[in-house]
Amino acid sequence: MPDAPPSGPDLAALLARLFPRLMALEEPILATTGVTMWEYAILGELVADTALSQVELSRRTGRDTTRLGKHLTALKSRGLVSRDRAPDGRQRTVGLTDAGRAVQAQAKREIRAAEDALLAENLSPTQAAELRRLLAAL
Amino acid sequence: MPDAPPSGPDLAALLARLFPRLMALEEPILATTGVTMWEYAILGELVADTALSQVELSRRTGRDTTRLGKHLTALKSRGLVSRDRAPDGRQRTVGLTDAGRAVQAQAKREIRAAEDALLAENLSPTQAAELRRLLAAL
DNA sequence: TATTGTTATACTCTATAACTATA
DNA sequence: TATAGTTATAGAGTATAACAATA
Repeated sequence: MPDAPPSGPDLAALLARLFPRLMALEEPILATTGVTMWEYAILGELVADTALSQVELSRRTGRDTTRLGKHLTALKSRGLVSRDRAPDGRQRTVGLTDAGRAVQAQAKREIRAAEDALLAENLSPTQAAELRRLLAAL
Repeated sequence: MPDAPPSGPDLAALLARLFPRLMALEEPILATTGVTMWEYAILGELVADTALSQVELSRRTGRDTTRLGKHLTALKSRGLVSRDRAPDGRQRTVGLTDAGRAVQAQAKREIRAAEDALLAENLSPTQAAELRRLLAAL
């Protein structure tokens, strides 16, 4: 007979099941923090590099430039990001304020704790750390 | 100072990046095979258990019963699934035909190969297998 | 002419509720 | 009254293209 189909579900199927569970975990945390999932993703990108153009931010978050603007308007109105005209009069440079940094750090702490609790249901701490390492390597 | 934010991105952020890449890999394969992502997911669930009610199939795939019917109609018209009235006159029992089994197996082989190629870019074969194991354990 | 960013339109997807049929 | 399944409507999310502003 030809090649037998590989055993076990494919990676995409596994992630498709895991992802909604993670979302369900994070939603209440983000709701308490007062940011949406996209806003949290934006803050997360700004933590590493604190001065990005909107095009670059769009690329990194995977969020269309079309809708990124509205998120930034909302975040700025709450004092979580800064938004300045760049020397190049076309670009707008986005950065994180101290308040934004604090909000992101707090949300991340809680999210990581919730994730760890989920992982601990089926994995040892060593395995959980290994999983994070492997995924990060991709 | 209070707890420092954990290093490295959270799990959800990692998956949010990986998942679209996997989708991009699978799309052309599924297009060639002639099934959509949801149809492939349905076939995949039917491989293990070959006689499911639509409610049960809905639960396992995460697809709303509202839209599951249309997929099954499409799959049946192509001879990939069977759909019979159960002894309980309300339920409809869904199963995989030989053709459906063949299509699923073929698509899965190609998808797994594409996934392996992606993983091989950054992980050793051992690490790739370990990643699949850990995700499956969740 | 190319790049950055915004606005407006149409399209897809999804969730909700209302309905039929069987038990 | 409860369960299985379908249909129809409305709402949210998304992509596309057209636009204004700067270089």
